[in-house]
Amino acid sequence: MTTSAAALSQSHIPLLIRCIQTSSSLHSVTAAHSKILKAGAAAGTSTANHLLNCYLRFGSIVDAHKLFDDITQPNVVSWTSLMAGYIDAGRPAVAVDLLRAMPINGVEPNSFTFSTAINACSHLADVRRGRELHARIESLGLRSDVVASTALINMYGKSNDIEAARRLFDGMSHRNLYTWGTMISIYSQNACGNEALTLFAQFMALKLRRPNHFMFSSIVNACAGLGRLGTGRSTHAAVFRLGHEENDVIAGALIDMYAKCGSIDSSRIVFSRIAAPTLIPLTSMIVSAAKHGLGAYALQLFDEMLDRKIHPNSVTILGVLHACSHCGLLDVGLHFLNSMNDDFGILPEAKHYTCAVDMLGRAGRLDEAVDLARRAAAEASGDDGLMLWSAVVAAGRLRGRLDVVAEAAARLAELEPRKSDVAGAYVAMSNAYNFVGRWGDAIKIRMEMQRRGVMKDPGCSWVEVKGTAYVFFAGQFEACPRVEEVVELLREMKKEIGCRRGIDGWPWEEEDGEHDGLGGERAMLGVHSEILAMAFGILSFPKGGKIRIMKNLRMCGECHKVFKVVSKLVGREFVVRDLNRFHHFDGGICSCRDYW
DNA sequence: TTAGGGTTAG
Repeated sequence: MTTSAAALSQSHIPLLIRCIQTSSSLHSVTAAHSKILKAGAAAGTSTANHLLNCYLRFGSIVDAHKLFDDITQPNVVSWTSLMAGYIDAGRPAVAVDLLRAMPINGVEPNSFTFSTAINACSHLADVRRGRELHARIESLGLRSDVVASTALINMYGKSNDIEAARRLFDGMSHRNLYTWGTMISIYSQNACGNEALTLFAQFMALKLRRPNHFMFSSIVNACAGLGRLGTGRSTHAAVFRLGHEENDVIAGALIDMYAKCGSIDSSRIVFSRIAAPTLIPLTSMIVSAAKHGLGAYALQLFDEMLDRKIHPNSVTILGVLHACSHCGLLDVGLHFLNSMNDDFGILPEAKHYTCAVDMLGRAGRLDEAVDLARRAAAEASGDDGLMLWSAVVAAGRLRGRLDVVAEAAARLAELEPRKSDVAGAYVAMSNAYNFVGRWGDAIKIRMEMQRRGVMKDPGCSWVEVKGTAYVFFAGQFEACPRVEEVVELLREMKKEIGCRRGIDGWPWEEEDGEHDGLGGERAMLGVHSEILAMAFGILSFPKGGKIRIMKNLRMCGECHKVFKVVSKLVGREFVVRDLNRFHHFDGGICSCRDYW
């Protein structure tokens, strides 16, 4: 900064402001502030607002509030900026208080203020107050205001009311880039990937403006959720063309997308192109490596991260635990759990305990697993509790411990999961009761599900061919693409693999979910969805290429066996993503080494 | 001058 205090006059201020807006340190903001004060020029509200926002850009809410107090006549921008600053500082309740204080101080809120206040409500998960603000916006005639409406869309989206968000979106006469981006991100974050892709396509067709990095991040995320590798790759190409690849968040999202689509090699390529990876791409790479069973690589990355003095967050630690879990590094994992607070100042949360419970359970140390779950239970309400006790159910079932499963079922019954996970809790409970022989209780649960209209997601698998996703459901042959060829191929293969390899038939299920294993003609009708997808994949992909299959549930042990045998029989490589992790089948073996 | 984005166990 070259402007001297002595020479500073009103005419220099815009230049000074421009200077500090591009500066990279809080110190230069403070220096500019004191120069302006010395020159006696800080009286202007507009100048003060610029400074205020510079302080906020560096996260200094204390300096910002001090400056705000010194402004003789703070205007609506001053108030709104301060509100936004408090939200960023993790204190959204203060933002709501400021909104109330504005009229008392003679300043009326505008649409940006409402937008910020609504954002505060989203952070506070205070839908009631959000609705009140919605009503106020309507009564003030701001209904068609794009800024206020976009904030409302975001609030409804964050509270999982996607329909309300979409109704507002559809009712708007004018939409800007924020509006489109917000609606697309709501779809993407609520596991509505197809809707996100459709809306993005509509936006592109309008040819109004180029998509920004926010939109790309949502779209990459949608591809990850759907396991759409082809669409993910073409989105990556667009990201590259428009120069967004360097963005940390986008890089992290791309690493995650490739991993979730079964191409960990592509994740590693994206990661290797980053000169000095920061927390976000590093965490994404660690989590992705763990998901693919590359435990040693995940731990190596973590060490490199610490060497570079990059501080991990709770997700990074979870990735590390997950890596230990899938590689059987039980003691290393437990060490991380016990020392994460001392070493990194991160308190273990329910998700960390759940991972450790799962790890202990699979290693056969069931009593320790249950003990840990009991200790963690206080912090695991709602969905967290569902995860925790479902892990205990799985561990108990694996070891045939009825007492453990019964306790977990009772704990599940006490939970109040969010609406979206009610089905999961019911299914976990009903499975647990079935396992311990309390069929009456299991039936009661199923009846309660029916009475409340809770639907269990049907098991399905899908395969992407040339940008189109082909979906397969167990027992729904009428919906199966290339059905005749698929059936014919399965028949032929069944003859080949036969009982010699320990496979009685294709894994299948009847309405009540019981396995038969006879593999007769009737069984073909209920064959598991990944088996149909496997046959379709063999028919649709050229020899030599990997066949990637996505599944919305966990793979059963029988299907796992089938994939191993078939990979050797037909000489093809299969990558199957189930709810839990990836399985790479090649030459008769699986990357998980049958430990998952 | 004021608005949003990524990674999370089953």
